[in-house]
Amino acid sequence: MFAEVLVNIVVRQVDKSFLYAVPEELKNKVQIGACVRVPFGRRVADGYVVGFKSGQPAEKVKEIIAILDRGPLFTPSQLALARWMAAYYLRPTVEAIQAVIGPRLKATAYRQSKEYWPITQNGLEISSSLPLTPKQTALWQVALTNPGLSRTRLTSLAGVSPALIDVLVKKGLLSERVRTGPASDILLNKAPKNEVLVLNPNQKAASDLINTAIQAKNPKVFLLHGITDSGKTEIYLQGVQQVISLGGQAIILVPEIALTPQMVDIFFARFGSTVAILHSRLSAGERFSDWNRVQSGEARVILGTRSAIFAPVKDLRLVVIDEEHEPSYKQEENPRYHARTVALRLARQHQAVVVLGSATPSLYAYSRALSGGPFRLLELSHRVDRRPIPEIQIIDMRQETKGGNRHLFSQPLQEAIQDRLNKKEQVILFLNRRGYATFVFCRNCGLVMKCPHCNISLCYHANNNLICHYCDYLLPAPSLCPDCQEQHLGYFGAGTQKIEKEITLLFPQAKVLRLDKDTVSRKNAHRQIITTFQKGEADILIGTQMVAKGLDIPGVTLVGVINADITLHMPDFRASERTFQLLMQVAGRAGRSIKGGEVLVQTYSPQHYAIVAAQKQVYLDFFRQEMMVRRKMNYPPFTRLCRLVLSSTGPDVAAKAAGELGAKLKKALNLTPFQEDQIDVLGPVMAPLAKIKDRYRWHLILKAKEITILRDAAQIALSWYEEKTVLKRKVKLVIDLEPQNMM
DNA sequence: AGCACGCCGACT
DNA sequence: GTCGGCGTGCTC
Repeated sequence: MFAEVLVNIVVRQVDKSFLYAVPEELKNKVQIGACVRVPFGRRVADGYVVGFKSGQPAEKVKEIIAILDRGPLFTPSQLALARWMAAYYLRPTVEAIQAVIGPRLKATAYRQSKEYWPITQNGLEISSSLPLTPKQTALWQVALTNPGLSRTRLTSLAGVSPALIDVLVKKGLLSERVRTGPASDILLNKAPKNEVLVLNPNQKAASDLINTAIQAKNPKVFLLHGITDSGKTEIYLQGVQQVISLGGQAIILVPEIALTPQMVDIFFARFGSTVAILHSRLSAGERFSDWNRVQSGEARVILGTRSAIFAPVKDLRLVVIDEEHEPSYKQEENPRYHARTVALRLARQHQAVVVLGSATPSLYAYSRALSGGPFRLLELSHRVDRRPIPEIQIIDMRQETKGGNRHLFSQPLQEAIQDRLNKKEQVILFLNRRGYATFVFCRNCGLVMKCPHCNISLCYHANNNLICHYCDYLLPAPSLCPDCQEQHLGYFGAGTQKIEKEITLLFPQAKVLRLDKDTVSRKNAHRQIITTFQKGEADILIGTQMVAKGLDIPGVTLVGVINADITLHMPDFRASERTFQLLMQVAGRAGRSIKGGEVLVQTYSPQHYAIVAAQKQVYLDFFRQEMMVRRKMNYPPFTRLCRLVLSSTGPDVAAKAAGELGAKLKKALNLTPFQEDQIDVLGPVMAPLAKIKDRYRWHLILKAKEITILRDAAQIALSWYEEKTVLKRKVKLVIDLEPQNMM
């Protein structure tokens, strides 16, 4: 008996399975997905068992030394997914396996305590049928709304004796489980009422199509396009309900667990102990316990972030990707996978249905959902409660400049803030503060300098040149605006905490909170800030993207966008798409109050279609115009991209390597039977973020109609790099297939 | 990735 | 004459 082993060394040279003899005493212990220790060359390596062979091997074979973890750490179906992912993203197989199995776990490392889960059937309470004493009922109610509590917490919260817990366990109402890590704070939320909502006809039609496909194991992909509050979640829930009744499992992906606590609460309330939460901030113990519950089939509903797509499901029937357009679904480390791409593949493997949900779908998804495309479009066109959508007002900052206001805040915004402060209503101020990419614009007419070939903003460099970060187009910085001939050219590098400072100066009486990467570094800080604001203990919340997502605060009647231009003029071909999505999302934050909400957007580009479409809140308007631009410039979804980033500590080393690689690619691609219109090589050029952590960065961008052509070209780059053994030590090459981030 | 083999320069 | 530079090649 021989085992095929993939050694746990992430390097292309050993990216193949090695054959080892299985010693007699290990024969009935080793299985696919086990982790073993093997002799490897002159040393010892760990690896994963991926298959077996019998008979006489042709060459020399060594013996497995020991089994480190019987596992299985992955199932054959997960192995197949890892293999596909490795090939797709041009990465070694073990790296893909590592991504699939997640951080390694040891159950024994954690203190064992007991936790209690209410036993429910399809999420419905069964307590009513049983006679319970008042104390027992109290305990049951607490357990039901706080699934997964420890013995001590449960007794103290319900005010009963611990013996009563055992009574309910005996009655079959509570399940006792050994916990292998600390309690999850997520579980301690007060769960909302479990109430299956009645769908309106619009929702019902969409839900029926989805549920029929789930039932029939028809592996369709649906794009559920619905504005904020149009009831997408209830459709997900009823799809999941359908999956559970069929005995299957469902994966629900959300962009970030911390930002969607309501979603977690709702799923717990509806599906109780069949829910497992998987995300990167779990402790090892929590992760271990949930992972086991998924693998055993006990957990039917897996709610999590990007990596939850790798949950060890047995019978997957549905994958939901909420906020499908969110960039956080792309992993920005190797393997640089996109959870949506992986989900589509995984679903095909399992004959499962995919539901992509968004109020502002990516152009990728929407273009594929148009007639003739592979996805099926489902539109939810109005809000469940029929409340009007908040009004968005665009403020032309050029007029403010002309009127002599050089403040960060326009006159109308200042007045609106003052008005809310007077009325004791709340305000959210939004600023996308990533102010590093300095673009040049005219304060007088709003013109932004763009590359004529790539249609992205030119970046200002210290040598007084404007440079395109896609193709290297260069233009000496003009002193007068080429359009209006005025001397009002300015550079954007927005001050970070400046907003907070200016607000406290302008409105000294207001209580101000700030929510951004710096203020949420501590665990739970995010939640604390939001809770404080929710309770009305502050008047103004200032924040970055974080305030745009999932916040549901009825006290808020005004949302101000300080500067829409920052995202709009990023040197990224998706800048318009991001801006539109962001504005729509931010606008949603103002729509939760019965008093009605108002959104003020400050911009120097009030005529830009992304701003205009966001103001009208009409997705199709934006989609049509952006598609025209993408078609003209040959950007996705009309083509696919691959980004090659070369970096080094020496300033010219990366530049030189990038030059060589560019020349190599251009030559190789002309020699092979590719047609010029099938693939295009842009660059090499300095990356927009030219230096990160002391490494100078250069990049090339490949553009092709077909992903296979793109991958072939990337393979050429990779082979070139692998051959350059000297250069390899100094220069890092990152291949980013279908990049989400072009900086 | 490691680790060894191997073939050319400056040291006890 | 050796010690050690790092180019090349292999790992069941």
